[in-house]
Amino acid sequence: MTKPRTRAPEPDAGSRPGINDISLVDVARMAGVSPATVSRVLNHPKLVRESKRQAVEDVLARVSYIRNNAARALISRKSLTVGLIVPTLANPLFASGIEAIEQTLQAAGYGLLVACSYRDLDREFEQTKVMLERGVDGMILTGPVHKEELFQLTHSRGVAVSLQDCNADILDRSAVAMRDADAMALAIDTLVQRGHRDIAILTGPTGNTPPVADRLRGARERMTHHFGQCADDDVEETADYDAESARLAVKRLFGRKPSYTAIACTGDILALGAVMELRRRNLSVPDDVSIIGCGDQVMTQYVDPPLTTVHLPFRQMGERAARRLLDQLAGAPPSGLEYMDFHLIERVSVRTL
Amino acid sequence: MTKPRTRAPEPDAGSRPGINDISLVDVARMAGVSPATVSRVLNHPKLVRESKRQAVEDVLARVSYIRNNAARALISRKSLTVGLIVPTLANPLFASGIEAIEQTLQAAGYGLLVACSYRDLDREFEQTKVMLERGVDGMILTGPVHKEELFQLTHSRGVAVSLQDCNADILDRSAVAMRDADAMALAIDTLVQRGHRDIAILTGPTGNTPPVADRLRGARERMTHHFGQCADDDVEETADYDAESARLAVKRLFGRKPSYTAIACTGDILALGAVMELRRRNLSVPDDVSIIGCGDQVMTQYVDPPLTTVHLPFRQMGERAARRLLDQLAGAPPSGLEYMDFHLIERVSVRTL
DNA sequence: ACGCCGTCTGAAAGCGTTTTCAGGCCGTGC
DNA sequence: GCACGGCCTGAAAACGCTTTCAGACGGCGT
Repeated sequence: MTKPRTRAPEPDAGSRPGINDISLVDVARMAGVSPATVSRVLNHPKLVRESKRQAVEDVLARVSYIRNNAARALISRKSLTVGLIVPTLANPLFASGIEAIEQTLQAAGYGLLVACSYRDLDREFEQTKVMLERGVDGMILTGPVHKEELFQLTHSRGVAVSLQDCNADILDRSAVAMRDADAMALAIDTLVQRGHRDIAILTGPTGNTPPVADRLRGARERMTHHFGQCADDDVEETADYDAESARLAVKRLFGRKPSYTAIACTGDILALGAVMELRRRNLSVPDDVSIIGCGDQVMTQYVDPPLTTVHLPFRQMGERAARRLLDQLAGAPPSGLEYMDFHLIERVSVRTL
Repeated sequence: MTKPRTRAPEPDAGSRPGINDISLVDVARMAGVSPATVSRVLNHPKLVRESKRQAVEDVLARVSYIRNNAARALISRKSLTVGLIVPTLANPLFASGIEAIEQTLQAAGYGLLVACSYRDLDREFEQTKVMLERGVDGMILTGPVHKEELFQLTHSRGVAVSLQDCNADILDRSAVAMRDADAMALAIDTLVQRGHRDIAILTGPTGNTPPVADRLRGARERMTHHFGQCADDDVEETADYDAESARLAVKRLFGRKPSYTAIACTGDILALGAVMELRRRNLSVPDDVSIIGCGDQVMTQYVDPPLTTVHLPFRQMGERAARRLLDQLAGAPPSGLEYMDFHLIERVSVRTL
């Protein structure tokens, strides 16, 4: 009767689900202090005298108090939560980046809300709205292109945004990006340097995946640089981003011109498909045809032959994107565009002519 | 002056970050109704007369109102958020399950908070506490073993729990599981049925990954079933869960006994490592040695030779775990243990003797 | 004409925190 | 002995929403 609370009028309260949660006010009463003091113990311990602090902390531990973050968020206007939207979770390359993001954010005390856009900008926009409803303090978005309304919204709400895998020409935003074009240029350079002249380019669908389009562009430019041109016939685009589509594309390629000595692929999975088709034609990799990939999926080191490829540091990209978001949340201004390094991983699928 | 609000006393409010958010009472004032009515339009539209509803909705759209879910959660005691803890995000097999979870939950209006436990139970417990602070309505936990305190906590707070990849003997909880032991038994059966008698078992580290331990157990039991025993010499455990460790393990295996005609692996990556070592020994797969995997990583269909393996439906498992959590959130009681189906994927790495 | 009921609406009471504000207490310097 | 300042504490307001409660209104049956 000293406790005119609304809930838990039932006799056996405490053993019932959802009833046992005790609030900061309860803790205060048990410890014989005011709610304000409990709050201070929780948030600014040095403000309260040792003796009281001890008493409060004892109660806190005894009842295993769990703070209600909704109330905290309501008044402090901080949810300690950030939202992440990715095209897909299933791509292992991205997955390692997501893991890095989670790790970085968690270490800083932030929770991570994730959603998949499946490369649909409208969907991404809706998901962003929902995340804003949920009160995220910041957002990490993936890819170079997003709805403009999205940025208006986040800006007007004062929500920090960090872009990853985004090499768009942005000045007042924060972004980290792969150097996709340069990475593929390195792939081409590698082949040329090893004496290859008849080089085919195998690319995934470029339509809705800008990074892949960038890789293709980088490859073409480099071909032009070396040979004065890059014939359309030497480029083949797969129907889907999987090995079987890649195999079919290689079939078309070699149907037109059987004398290629090397294939540069804009993705490692495509490289696997290329190897399949070549094997079917009794062509050896790398003895007859060399293959170079891009991305460095872990598994490609375990295939036969182990794939020579250009390593793209997705984990690091995620870590950087998260770190930069944290900086903004700490008050720093958006920090512009940062590129990730890349490098060649020499395994055995490329041979010197 | 008609608006004695605490914030935004500055002249240029509206163009400033974090200032432009308008609340439900603002909307109410603009629409000339009470806050209660706006709330009703948002949550129970049929309760309000058409004309007013229209007016309110107009304002809502015009100012692109975004609800503050912290306030809503505070009073309604529902956050429309669920927490997911997985051992790791980097495992592609899990990733597809996570994607399914996200998809299912999002379709039902729930947000997804994720964390990685890295197979550390204490860490998982701490992460759970943080998620409870954040007010999750339910949790999806991965794996068969968790701290008991965790369940006390969720139970006392009335938070629904759905377990995935969990075949522990639980009665009053909800869980979905792979039939890991049976899947590996199928692998052994397949080999035996194809005429193999000299079979080695290659397993990943069983210490902190119960599913792998189950697979091993299933394999051993089946070997005993067929041959009266399963010699310890025929079983080799890898140091890590990767292809290189697997290669080394196969080296040990064939060092002891070069006459194996088949290797059953508790994971697809291990199978890849096995192929590597065999190739190094100039042994052909499957002509000299057959290999069967377990798990069905997408990529294993693109390697040489395409891997025969037992398909484990991780995507479906995630979808089921999410669905069952939703059921509980809708009021249904925990629904016990549900097993996923599995089946053989015949590709080419197993040959009939 | 009266009362009753059903439909719609607004006032107000919270939800569990954080933070401001003012005051109490004590020691210090005069 | 008194004023002053520093340290600690509690009362109370506020955050933005939902929901209960009661009242207003109009239509209906008697």
